Amino acid sequence: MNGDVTSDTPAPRPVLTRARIVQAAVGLIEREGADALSMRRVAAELGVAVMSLYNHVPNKGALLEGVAEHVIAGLELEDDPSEPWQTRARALVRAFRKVAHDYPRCMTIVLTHKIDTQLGLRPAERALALADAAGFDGPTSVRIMRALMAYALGAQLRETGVVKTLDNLVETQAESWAKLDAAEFPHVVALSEELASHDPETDFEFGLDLLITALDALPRGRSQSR
Amino acid sequence: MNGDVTSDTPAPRPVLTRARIVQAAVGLIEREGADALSMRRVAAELGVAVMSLYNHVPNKGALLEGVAEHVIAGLELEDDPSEPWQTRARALVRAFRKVAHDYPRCMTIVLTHKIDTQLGLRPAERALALADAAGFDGPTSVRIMRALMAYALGAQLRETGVVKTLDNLVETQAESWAKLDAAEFPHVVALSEELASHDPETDFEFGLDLLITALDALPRGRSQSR
DNA sequence: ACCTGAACACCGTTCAAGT
DNA sequence: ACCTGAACACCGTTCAAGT
Repeated sequence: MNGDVTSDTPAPRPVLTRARIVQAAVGLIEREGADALSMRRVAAELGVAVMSLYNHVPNKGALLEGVAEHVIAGLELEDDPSEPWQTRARALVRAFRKVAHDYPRCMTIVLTHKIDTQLGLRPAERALALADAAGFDGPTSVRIMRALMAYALGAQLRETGVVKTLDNLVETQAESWAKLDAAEFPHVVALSEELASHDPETDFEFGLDLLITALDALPRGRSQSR
Repeated sequence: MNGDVTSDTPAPRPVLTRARIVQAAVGLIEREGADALSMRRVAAELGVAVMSLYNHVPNKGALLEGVAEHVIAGLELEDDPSEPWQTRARALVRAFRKVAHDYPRCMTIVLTHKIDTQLGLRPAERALALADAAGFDGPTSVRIMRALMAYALGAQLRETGVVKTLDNLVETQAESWAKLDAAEFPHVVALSEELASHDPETDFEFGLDLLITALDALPRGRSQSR
């Protein structure tokens, strides 16, 4: 009858649990990078023997999937169906940007591991719902969802620097302009200043606007009511 | 005077070189997956001691960057500036899709490693060039490039299944429909058939069309003449 | 300049033993 | 049911030695 606190021994180490293991992993990754993640490090962090982890997680791969899942669970997907579908679509895509900002160093794991919880279906459901509300037919709605997802993921990949690939090095290597022959890369050289200046928010919204605008202009298969 | 074949000893093992090492790595990855890649495996593949690799590559990270570079080098970027810019833009984005198909299992490495060769600048230069030809001003051209890149990368991420995340599991888990409560995911359930049917080419072109169409409708800062 | 084997510190995971 | 230490096979990389 004394409630659920049945003992007052000083700070009894909390029980080991999959959730706690995943959280420790996420913390470690954000602090030291994905390469620093190892079963042994996680165990140490939790003050526990390595093999104890295997009581809650079958292997390292499963732990990584747990990390991906945890990040995706952080998507803030509140929605107001009474809003115009364009607004709802923007909110959805922006949610990805937000979460990528919250867990920058986990992104490479999120992008390379599947999520087999229903959690992973929430964004899909949301996108399909608003395409439906916009009056698109089924097959078109599916394609719209995929286009939005592609942009959401790709924009993050670019911005978070997960992909340091391609144009990003233009920014980070601004000092080595001299070595770029203007003959081979005339436009890159000419626009070096714009390329180096950073306004990721505007860049992101620009691309998002393009997509929404194009969707807006698309012929609808059905009436647009609801 | 006997040309460049100076000896006829039976197949003298070819010299070890960075290029050969990278190629072996790419082959190994495509055959057995990125997880199977190790310095030791690569060395074995080349019939060489592990430490020999370190004469041509400073460490594993550098080898992975070499792999990314090799894949990006495979982008087929032939271009005809006399074509309308829309056509050129489509060709550019499609080149990414092509290369992702050629090296599916290397993609996760390409997406997570920087490329500091000028090779990585070719797509950027191309995108900026065609935006210029379309009559857009500098800052807008840069944003257009970024939007195209984001879509090119994101679409690949989705399709290649690098991201098994999100809607992809809808397809792979079609058998578990029953377990999905239609209450929480009504649209996903209703469109399960469309979601499971695979036509990645059309999906890809749909999103690409959206972007090009939107760009077409955008006001130009300059005349459109070349 | 390039190759090599031995060694070191670190992995993920199996197994057998404990409670 | 959960925890643990020892052991195994495998890593990346340093070092000292060879040519």
